[in-house]
Amino acid sequence: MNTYTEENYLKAIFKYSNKTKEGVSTNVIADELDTKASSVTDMIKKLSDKKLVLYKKYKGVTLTEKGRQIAVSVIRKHRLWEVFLVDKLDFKWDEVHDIAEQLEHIQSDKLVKRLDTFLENPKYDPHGDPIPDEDGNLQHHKDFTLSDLAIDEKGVIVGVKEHSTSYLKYLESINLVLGTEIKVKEIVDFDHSMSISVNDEAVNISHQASKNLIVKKL
Amino acid sequence: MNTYTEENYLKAIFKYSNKTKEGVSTNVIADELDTKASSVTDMIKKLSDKKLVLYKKYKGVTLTEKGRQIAVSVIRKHRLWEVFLVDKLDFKWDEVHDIAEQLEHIQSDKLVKRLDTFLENPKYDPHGDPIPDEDGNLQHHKDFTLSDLAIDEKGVIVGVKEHSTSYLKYLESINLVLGTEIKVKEIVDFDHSMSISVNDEAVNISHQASKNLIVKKL
DNA sequence: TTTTATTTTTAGATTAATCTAAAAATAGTT
DNA sequence: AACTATTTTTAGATTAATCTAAAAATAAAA
Repeated sequence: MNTYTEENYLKAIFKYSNKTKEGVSTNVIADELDTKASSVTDMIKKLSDKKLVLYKKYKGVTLTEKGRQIAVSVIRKHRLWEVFLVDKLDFKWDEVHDIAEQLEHIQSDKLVKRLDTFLENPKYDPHGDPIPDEDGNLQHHKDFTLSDLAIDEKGVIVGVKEHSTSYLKYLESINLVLGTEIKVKEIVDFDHSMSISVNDEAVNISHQASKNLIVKKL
Repeated sequence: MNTYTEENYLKAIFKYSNKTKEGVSTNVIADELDTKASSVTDMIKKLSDKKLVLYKKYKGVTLTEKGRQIAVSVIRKHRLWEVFLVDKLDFKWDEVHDIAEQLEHIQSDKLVKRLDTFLENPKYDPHGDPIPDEDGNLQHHKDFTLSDLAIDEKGVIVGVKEHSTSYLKYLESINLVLGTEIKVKEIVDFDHSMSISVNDEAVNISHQASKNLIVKKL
């Protein structure tokens, strides 16, 4: 069995493994987990001893298949619990992250299976992130961000790339929730901010905000 | 905030506080938590520094009001999660303890409130143990055990005093579940074993088993 | 009331996860 | 290629929770 902490390291490594082909650097992990590089080096050695990561000094780490399985199973649990919190307990999408961070470490395969069934096998969490299946298969969001769209293009909101409370609350305040259809009206060359129509209303949105909104083109 | 471990110590102390008027002894706690007496002494000092327990060397510990509040809130969470597991996820009553031991440490007042509502404010867990209310009030089982009944007395099963899987599985195998009505047919003087009728069928039950079954007289 | 047994505490180590400060390796820049 | 800056690792400490073994206190028995 692995500790809470080990699982968090594996999750962090997984997160950045998808972004780089090379090993994930010590500093990136330290940053993600809000800890110091020296602590990361220590933990990486431990995970390496356990054959959960491949590690070469100064070259960063990659997950082994075993390590990846654990990381994905933790992510699966996190996202299933988020669905539970929103669908069953009426939490808002900006309130669930911290609680799911705790629940994701509960150890019981049977619990996960039952929860999945109870929730009717959801494929996405409340932020549009895909839920890995039982075998650890995680299909990737290969959609666009709002900032990729050109004038007059239409899309549906299917996810977010940034999960902070303030961002999620902001989106909700301008009615940009999952499933919302939008159309690009105008793009300002200077700062790439956009004017889009949401439910027939014009809304302005910064580049910072539009590049974190995942959309499916219509 | 308190650690997982601290909460378990408080729970253990609470459990035995109700049984003795005096302080709970080091050894009793060590036994309950499957640890060594010296570890208990260390932890008790820590809890004492935090004003969660009152401690006098060689005299055992008692909970302060603050300590009691924490212990009871952990018990509340444990029992609510057990209800969730049985009522919503179709777990059996003998399967839920270990999972609830983990879930009871999840920190979120809002979560507990929502869960309570979702479960429709249950008053008892799947083993018949009362669920403390939000303010930490815990009403006590003041009923009898099956072994207290005399010949020809009738009762309903309302709880168990022993939560081991083997005991719970055994009870279920002879149809002694919560709500079952029974009547004492015979008591063997020698070993206090009983013959009782359960759904019009005669069942033999040892003293060991009958003294752990909580019943309400009819 | 001594003596013996049991319980509890202390002292000193150990393991996991972390940190700071310094050393070593790598990367970037003239 | 040599120097500088950045990143990463090592060395040594610290904190939380635990342990073993020995000492101290309390309880039980002769």
